Amino acid sequence: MEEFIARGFAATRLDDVAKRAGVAKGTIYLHFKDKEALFEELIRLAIVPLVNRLGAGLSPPGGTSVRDVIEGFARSFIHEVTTTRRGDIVRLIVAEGPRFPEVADFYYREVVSKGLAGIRAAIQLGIARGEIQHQELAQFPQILIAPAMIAVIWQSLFARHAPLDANEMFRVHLDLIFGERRTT
Amino acid sequence: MEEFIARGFAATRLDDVAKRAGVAKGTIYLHFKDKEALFEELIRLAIVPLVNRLGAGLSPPGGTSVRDVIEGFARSFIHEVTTTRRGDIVRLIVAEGPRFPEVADFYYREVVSKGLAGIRAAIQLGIARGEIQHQELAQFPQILIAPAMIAVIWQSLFARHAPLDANEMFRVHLDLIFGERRTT
Amino acid sequence: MEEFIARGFAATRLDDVAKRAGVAKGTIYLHFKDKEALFEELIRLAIVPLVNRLGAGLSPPGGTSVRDVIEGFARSFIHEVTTTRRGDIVRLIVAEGPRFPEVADFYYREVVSKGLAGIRAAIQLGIARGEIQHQELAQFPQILIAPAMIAVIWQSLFARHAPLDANEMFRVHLDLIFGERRTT
Amino acid sequence: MEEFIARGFAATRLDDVAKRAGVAKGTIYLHFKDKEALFEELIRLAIVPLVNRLGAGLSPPGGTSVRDVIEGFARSFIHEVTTTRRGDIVRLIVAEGPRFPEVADFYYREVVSKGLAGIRAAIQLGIARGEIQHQELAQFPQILIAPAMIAVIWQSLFARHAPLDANEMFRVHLDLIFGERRTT
DNA sequence: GATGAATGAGGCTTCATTCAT
DNA sequence: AATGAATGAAGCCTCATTCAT
Repeated sequence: MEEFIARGFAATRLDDVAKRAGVAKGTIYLHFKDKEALFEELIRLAIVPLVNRLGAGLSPPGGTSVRDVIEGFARSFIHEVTTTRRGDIVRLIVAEGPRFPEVADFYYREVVSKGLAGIRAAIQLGIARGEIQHQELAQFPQILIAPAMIAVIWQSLFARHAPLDANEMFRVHLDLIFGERRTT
Repeated sequence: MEEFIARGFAATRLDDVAKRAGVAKGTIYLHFKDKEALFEELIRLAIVPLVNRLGAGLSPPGGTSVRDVIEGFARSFIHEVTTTRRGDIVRLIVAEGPRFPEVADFYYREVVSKGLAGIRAAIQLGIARGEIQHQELAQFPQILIAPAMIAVIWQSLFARHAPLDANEMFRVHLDLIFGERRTT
Repeated sequence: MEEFIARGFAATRLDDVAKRAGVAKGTIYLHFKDKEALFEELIRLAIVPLVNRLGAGLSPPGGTSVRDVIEGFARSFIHEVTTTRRGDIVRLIVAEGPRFPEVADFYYREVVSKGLAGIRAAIQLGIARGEIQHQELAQFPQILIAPAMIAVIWQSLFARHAPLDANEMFRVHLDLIFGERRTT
Repeated sequence: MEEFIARGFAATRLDDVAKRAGVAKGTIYLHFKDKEALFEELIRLAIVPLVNRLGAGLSPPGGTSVRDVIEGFARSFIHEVTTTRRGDIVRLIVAEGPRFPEVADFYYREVVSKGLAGIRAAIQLGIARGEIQHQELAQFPQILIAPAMIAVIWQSLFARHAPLDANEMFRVHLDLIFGERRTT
């Protein structure tokens, strides 16, 4: 995965993948049909934690405010993105998706659609509870996570030019949606 | 450019580029040192219209409201993205940026930093005029264009699973920022 | 053997051989030094029945006419060739002989020279008994079995374009040598 | 061709072919799609002289006896086989035919069927002229060329064990068919 | 003795780059 | 200046062979 992230599909050499994995080149072919299959399987595998986190993170336990749920979710998402390679995987999917429709499909099915559904549910709850004023937001849950996505991309492309405090940006974004947070 | 967009840097063949350009393969080397130079030059060239549009689009003429300026800018941005390949160029930069720091740098310098500066100025104007309530937004102009970026990526990856009305999404986003638009 | 016949030496995979033999790949190496040794041993083994048949088939028992002996021999040869893979082994030897001199040598020693000696003896007996007029035939016993060989090759190469009645062809050939057969 | 003859299709290395041809490996791919295409084209090319010879050799000019025509044909056939690699090509086709149906088909169409038709016509002429007694021979023209084919195969497999005088063998065979040649 | 996962040398094929025309 | 045939390095993939279990 590290190799694919660093170089993209086409530029990654199986030689390097094997070396990094500590096996011989031929061994790869005992487990994967070819380079494409390897790539797709790796992506699938890498996505699983994202899926799990979505499942766990978005069912708000009883007394919590919707904002807290979303903020907690985003905070852990951003934390992972900045400390692990998870964010690069997202970028990799953006990069290779058009050439690997199966990967894009899988990602859409397992992550995007589920994630958006969860966020939409949270938004609707927020509206019902009066936490969110803006009713139309439920139609475009993408808006809610857009800054997080931007942060991911920013991280891998521009971080060295201009560091971005993703958490702070997300907080400001949530303020827009939930209204200024009254100082605790 | 079409070839690079469709296949990415590594998977693009100069044979195909030459054919598409209607010249012989050798001719490319009369104008570019190698494949990398060709790629970087093409990206540079492709970015110019974006730069120009930024310059033109973001200096609000006299009496217009800030929201109208931004909405007009986003609308034309989205229009281009959905009708031309311009959006794919952005995706291409996201994809190849890490392997082409020069491209990422150039894009940051020419497009991102200028664009963000322009948007920040617009935001500050909006705040000054009382159109925008949320003062902290000026610190993170990325929030304002985030949905447009998401739309670009969505377009190339998921459009066939779930079409996205980018204009409508952006309008909802602006409603968040400027407050519900009173019907004219 | 089936695998070698179907694909030739170089294109045959030991994986497939092992699978077909119902053993693991490693097991082959408990019995044969390497792929070449396996091939040579198999050919040797496959040739044995041919050798035996030659021994049995060509010592004419008392009262039979030479023509009947040869015709019987050819008939059973052709029968085997058309119903079993025996004929393909001959073709395989023709194919791989130049690269496996030991195989060619072995085949010459065990089959060809013995077979020709037997046929020559039969021819000489036929001449002595007055069944065969043409004395020089004894110098070229190859002539006698030539059509049978042709039939073998024809079978594997051209059967689907033009089926060949090998028995009938061989009968006509014998008529040439022994004279028109008086109807029994 | 030399390489394919010496090693067969699978065992031939394009490296060696290129070296022998005095070009770089890549150059082969400017002219042939892949190794198979190269092989098939080469075979096609190699067969052309055989086809031509058939066309020229088998239309008996006016006053010649059928036997002389056939003997002349066979003699030049045998001459070529023993002095050039032409015979090995036939053996190569026998060897690789089953794995290259197109090659076998082509060979059948261009050489075998035409050749047999020509020989059958010659046989029928011989019968009409009273040179050939045995009428059924016309049904199996293969019988006539069988010894020549055997000679070809013998040459590449067994020549070093037991040289074979192909011309003399063929003469004896013709004596069988046309009757003992009266000494001129 | 048998297994079959692992190895890595070797072959086919691609394609960026060169250069004689 | 333009061409495109030729090059050969490099990468994917196969498969004979080994060896720990």
